[in-house]
Amino acid sequence: MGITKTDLFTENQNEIAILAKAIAHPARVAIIEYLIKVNVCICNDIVNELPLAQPTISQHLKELKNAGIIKGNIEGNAICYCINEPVFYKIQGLFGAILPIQNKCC
Amino acid sequence: MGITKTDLFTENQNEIAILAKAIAHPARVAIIEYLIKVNVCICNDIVNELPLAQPTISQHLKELKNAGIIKGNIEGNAICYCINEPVFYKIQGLFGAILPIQNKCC
DNA sequence: TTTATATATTGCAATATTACGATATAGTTT
DNA sequence: AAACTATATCGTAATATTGCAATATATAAA
Repeated sequence: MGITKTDLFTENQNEIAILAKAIAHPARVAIIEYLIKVNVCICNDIVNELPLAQPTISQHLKELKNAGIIKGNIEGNAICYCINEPVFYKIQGLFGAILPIQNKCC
Repeated sequence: MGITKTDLFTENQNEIAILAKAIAHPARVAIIEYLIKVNVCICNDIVNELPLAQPTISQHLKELKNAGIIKGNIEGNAICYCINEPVFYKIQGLFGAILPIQNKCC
């Protein structure tokens, strides 16, 4: 199989999973961290920053963009990327919202 | 390939990625939410709660345990599962720590 | 308009993930 | 001990992910 049965879970559970999956690769974590550091940059800056080939970076950027975590605007012949703040705050909200635990199990 | 080049990234970046990957499946999100709700339960409760086969649940539990998000203690012939609080708080810390954004890009 | 720069897409190989039936293991009850 | 309950592991099929070379596309500069 290898196919996730998304229809068996709630929309919220799937949303959390999709956002988490977008972050579930060190290169994408690095991209996010870099974007936060420099605020705005073009794709080529990221290619120069990370030790991965340009098509690989492009692919990771696409996944981050699909998840809504970053956005990119055309600027001349380059593309200006930045964090998509609302979604980013949503992520922090999602993981924060799970919070109240009170288990005295093991 | 299909293999993540973890050696090219920092330990912190890899750690965030590993924790995010553990959450990157709706079934595992559902398990976490359930464990938070009931505090403590045995594996079979989760099998009854979720619409997936027992070996599939067992596999997801293993991944959550490997990531350190949950822990399980033998209790008779059953296994008592619960959230591993320190790691759980760490997750919230990690995603919270990325926070300060100030981009006026697009 | 040729050349250079920036990014995306395609195609492919290697590996990982998801899901589950069948089966193994181990404690519990009868 | 035999039967039952709870969980893990094995094996396998289907699909997804990762990474990159080659190539396409599109704007900019010369």
